[in-house]
Amino acid sequence: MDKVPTIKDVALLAKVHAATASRALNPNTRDMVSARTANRVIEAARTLGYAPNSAARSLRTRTSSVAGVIIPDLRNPMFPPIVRGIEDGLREAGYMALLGNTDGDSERERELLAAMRGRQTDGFILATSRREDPLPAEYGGRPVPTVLINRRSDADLPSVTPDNVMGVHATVALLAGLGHERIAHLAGPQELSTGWERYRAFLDAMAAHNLTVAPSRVAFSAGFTEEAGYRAAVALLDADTTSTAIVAGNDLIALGAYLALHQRGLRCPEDVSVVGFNDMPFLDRQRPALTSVRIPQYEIGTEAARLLLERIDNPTAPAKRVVLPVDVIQRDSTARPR
Amino acid sequence: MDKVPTIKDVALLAKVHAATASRALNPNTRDMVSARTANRVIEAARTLGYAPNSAARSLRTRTSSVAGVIIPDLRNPMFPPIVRGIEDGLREAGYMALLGNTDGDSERERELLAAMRGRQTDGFILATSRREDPLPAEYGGRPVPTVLINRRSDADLPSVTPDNVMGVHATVALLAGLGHERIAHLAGPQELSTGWERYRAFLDAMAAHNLTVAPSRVAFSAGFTEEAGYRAAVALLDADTTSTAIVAGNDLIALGAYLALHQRGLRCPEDVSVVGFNDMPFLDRQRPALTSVRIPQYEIGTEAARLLLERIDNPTAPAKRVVLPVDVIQRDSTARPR
DNA sequence: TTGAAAGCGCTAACAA
DNA sequence: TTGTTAGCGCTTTCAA
Repeated sequence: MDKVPTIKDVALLAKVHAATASRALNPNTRDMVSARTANRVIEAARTLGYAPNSAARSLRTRTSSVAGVIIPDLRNPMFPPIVRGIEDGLREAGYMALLGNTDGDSERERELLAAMRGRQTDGFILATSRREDPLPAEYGGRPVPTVLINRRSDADLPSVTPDNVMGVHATVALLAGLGHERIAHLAGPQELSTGWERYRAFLDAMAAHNLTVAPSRVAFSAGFTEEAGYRAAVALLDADTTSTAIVAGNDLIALGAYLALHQRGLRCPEDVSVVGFNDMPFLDRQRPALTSVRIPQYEIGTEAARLLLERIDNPTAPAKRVVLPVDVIQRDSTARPR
Repeated sequence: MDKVPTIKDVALLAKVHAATASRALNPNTRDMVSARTANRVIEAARTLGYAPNSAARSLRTRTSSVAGVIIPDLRNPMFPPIVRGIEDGLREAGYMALLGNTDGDSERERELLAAMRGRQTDGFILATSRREDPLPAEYGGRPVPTVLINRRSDADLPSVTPDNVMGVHATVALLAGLGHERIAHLAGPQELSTGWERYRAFLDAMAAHNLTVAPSRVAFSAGFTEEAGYRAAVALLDADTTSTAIVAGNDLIALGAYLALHQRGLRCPEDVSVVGFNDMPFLDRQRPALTSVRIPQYEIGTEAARLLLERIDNPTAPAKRVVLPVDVIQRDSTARPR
């Protein structure tokens, strides 16, 4: 046999019509076929090493068992565990993931969505949405099953996010408990839900502790990167030299703050405590080991896969918004103020 | 228009036959069509927002412009930059990547290969091959274009690897130059080409420096993980307490060695120098910052994509073995012996 | 329960 | 240069 076997070959060997073979091979239609012929067909398929041609199946059924996963950049340590979780979650349902990176470029995102849709992708998991995105969630008049992760948009779409509000409240509570009163915030980009939610939560948490937030104690980072975080931290330290603690929008921003503090001759945690968010890998090896909010990255992935499969199954069900619990991991970057 | 447009719709609008529209839309056949009609077709496609149905195209052409990428685990910090490089390299040719993780399980790998082939994958990039793998590189009697990365197998397949030999030679030269003579090796798994090549290179480099390798100064790690590296390092320190330097099979093994040294009350680099391999992210933040061999991870990805595309284009061309240059990055984990 | 027939959308061989 | 025709492999009516 030097040719890939088709369903016709299987049918021939099992002495049935191709249509019957199809019914026997497909679990959903198997009970339209007598058990005896079903077994004969399955046996024939096995001996031939038959594997269905998914292009033909896709063409016919307009489904592909492939999901598109679009993220900003796989090299951001946030994403590998999430993507791994997605892959594992999809696998159980026989789905596979097509991966694409946008580098935050929405033009690129549009291209990727188009290219993936052309490949009959059954649905999308997007980690790239902006807060006010016009949702790209339909195609040819039909909604395309879509789940947002990490970030949310205004659109009424299912999402899986870490509990940003609780996370920030917990960090502020930790710092306040240590005796800090002049707490600064290095906020992430406000057009992203993560940056925005954490900033709002910071204001709220400070108020809850009866602490005031001087405008000079908030700086906005242009991105969730160490580089942008460094620049924001420099701006913060230029505007205000009295803060004893910094709540950073994420870990990379916090690491940028480490740099800026070091340059000013300020020590962490002796002079300034710093807290990150996400608890990305190897934070425990930083100097000092960074206190951060651990988010269940792998579970974000598996949960997103689950939601997407649900959505594919029933595209009009109400959009669930799953919020996963977080923990503060206390390390060496937080201490009492002097 | 509440229906996805097909090539017939485009043809209708451009007042040509579907076959002509197909020829006009496909760059390879465009010159079979007059420039005027080609433009008319392209214009029509744009106004309709036409995107070709790739299932239909795949069914017809038996190609998919999709490559399968199979790695052990995306959460290993080695892989994100490589996968990103693959993605970028494939994209230029209009290809996309289906991603799969095996956790080193070859049964799982077999399943993944089968599932991806069923999806008409045009080729594979594998980071999972064992040294003596029976190559899974044909299907239905035809060879499936395959490129190995990072690791190689005995099979005659194209591969992209870092220069393990030069890398190890450079680390041994560095240590010898610092005055070390009793240099130990924490070797990676010998069934993987990376572990094996680095071990052979270590023996060779030691000989080149007229240094002897006592058997008690080599321990084999069961895996390229921090955990396995720790266990191997414990075994090493049990067998030999006179080494002044350790060449580790990769960075994670080196980090495992950090742990073991610390437990024994040995300081790095004062008591024992340590060198890693791969220069994974954030090594500069370890305590002490780890000296390592930097490998061009992103380029491994882009180069693998290039090789795969070449191979798809011409499956019978001789298998190139690309070896990419490496650098030793000297940090704080290496010093003169006392 | 099974078979016959049609067709998903595209492209390649052949004809004009 | 363009149109006609056929068929890739599968699933799904419809009929028997």
